[in-house]
Amino acid sequence: MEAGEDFVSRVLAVVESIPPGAVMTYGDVAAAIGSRAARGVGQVMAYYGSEVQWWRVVRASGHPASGHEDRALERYRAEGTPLVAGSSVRVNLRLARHRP
DNA sequence: ACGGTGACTAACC
DNA sequence: CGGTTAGCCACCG
Repeated sequence: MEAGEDFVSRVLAVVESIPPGAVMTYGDVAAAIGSRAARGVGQVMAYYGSEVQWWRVVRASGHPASGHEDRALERYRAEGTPLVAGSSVRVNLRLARHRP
């Protein structure tokens, strides 16, 4: 890990490394950069999310970012991300979870 | 340094 | 499955 890179840069780098059809939870992204700040990742995504593939970062429950479920669903259908059948949009983490 | 906030999580009821 | 509680940590004023 490069010292000197700030939290924001690391988070964005990890998110951009997630391949199509796969996802990572906020906690996973934090862990990938040697941190446990899931909420910190959320803060970064809320501000810089529009610059990256924000729909590939979901909650530990599989639900996409709050307030963006509708747009996330379009992306999942386009990428073929495995979802869980049900009334609400939920990614099947068992199949789609990306582990570097 | 300090306190409020949140695109979080796990544990419990 | 839904709601509550507590713990967590980076961001911002």
